Amino acid sequence: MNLTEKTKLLFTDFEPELIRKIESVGTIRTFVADEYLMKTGQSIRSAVLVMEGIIKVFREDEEGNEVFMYNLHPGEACAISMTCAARNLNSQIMAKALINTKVLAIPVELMDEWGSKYKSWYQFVLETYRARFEELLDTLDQIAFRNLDERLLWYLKQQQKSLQTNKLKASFTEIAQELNSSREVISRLMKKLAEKGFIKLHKNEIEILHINQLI
Amino acid sequence: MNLTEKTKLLFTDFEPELIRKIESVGTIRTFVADEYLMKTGQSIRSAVLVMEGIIKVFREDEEGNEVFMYNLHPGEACAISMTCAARNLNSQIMAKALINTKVLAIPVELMDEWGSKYKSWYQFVLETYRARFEELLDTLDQIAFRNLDERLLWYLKQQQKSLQTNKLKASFTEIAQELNSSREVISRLMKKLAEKGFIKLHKNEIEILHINQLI
DNA sequence: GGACTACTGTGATAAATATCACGTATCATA
DNA sequence: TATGATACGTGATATTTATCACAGTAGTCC
Repeated sequence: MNLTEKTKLLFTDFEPELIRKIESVGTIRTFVADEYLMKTGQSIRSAVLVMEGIIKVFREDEEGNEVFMYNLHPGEACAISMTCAARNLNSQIMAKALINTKVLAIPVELMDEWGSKYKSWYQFVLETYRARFEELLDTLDQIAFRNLDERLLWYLKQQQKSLQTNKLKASFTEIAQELNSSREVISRLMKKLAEKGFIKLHKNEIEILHINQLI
Repeated sequence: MNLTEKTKLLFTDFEPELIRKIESVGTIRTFVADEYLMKTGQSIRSAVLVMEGIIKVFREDEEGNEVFMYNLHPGEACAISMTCAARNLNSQIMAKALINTKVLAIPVELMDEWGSKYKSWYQFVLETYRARFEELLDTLDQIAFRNLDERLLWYLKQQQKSLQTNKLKASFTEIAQELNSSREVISRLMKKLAEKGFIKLHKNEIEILHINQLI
């Protein structure tokens, strides 16, 4: 399947001329699992649309602490890259491929032109911002109002949804990092969640029960 | 000063035709201090541009707990009202006038049309989203990475900047609410901050020292 | 098999924050 | 002047989370 076909499938609202344009100026960039797409402070030179895979977007502070923000999936785009790009600003976030990932990169310089020229692009940019904003609000809620056990469950469910599986491979150390907590604490909370029947712990694997009970 | 003049002053990038359009369809709405502009769940019927005053935007959970997100000032706009409005979605946030406030309300239905018709409007909407997103990231940082004493200081400095004064009137109870903490804790932290020389506590007033040391 | 590494479990303790139960000061006003 | 209402201070205690120290259990590699 070529680029045009894929784009049509994922971004169904794009008008034909925009698709042609994308075909001519967009470039596909490939990232392997765990590879960084973007780090804090880096300058952004292109808008990023996800074609395949999953991108984890998170925030990091000066001491290297992290908090998970949200995952991006095929058909979605990084809001930050769409306007920071247009103003030549630096990234305020980190982005990392969760699995092998392909993105469509559109050069910064076109953002302005496309916004006024293609209505479907304009709509897409706005919808992207709206959706990311909403997800960020959800994340904020979790951190502001929930205890760590609930946040952990929320995180697991996010991963379940993103990866489309209820068997997660992440180590406790990794999860602790994403929630800005520590391994020991996660270990104890996992035990509790397992006791309460929310999850089942296997060797190198966390099974999420109650699949339909998505948040 | 009439609406057109004010609009021109605050939104300097708006093209003349857009200003005329605003004059003909926009309505000024006035809110007194502490009045709600918007509550969670309410449907949004207009995009909101701030003309005068300050609007506090915050998040509330089911139990009535709050977290402060950011303040909006003259020349700024509520990002959420610009696209939720366009899609007839409900508000996910609370907005309250901090002092007497005037906003310019633009009917939802025009958002789409204006976006393609007026380049300056398109730019404004994008910039609004970008700016709010950035502020929200800052808030997220505070909650995720900072202890309450630092968050408190951050909050005080936000208020200082918004209200353009280093003498704040807020009660400890109010502040506790905005940070999703409790009065007693704020009381103790205030004492500590005063001991450390960051603030000075007066009767019914918190004086912020080190004015130039803005975050 | 032994050394090494990555991951997990757990007790002890500390730090940050929340909650409870008071007491006190100030101010408005009936 | 008495009565509330509102704001603030503080000790005692509980809860949540972090940190430290150490132990155990695979799996890998030589």
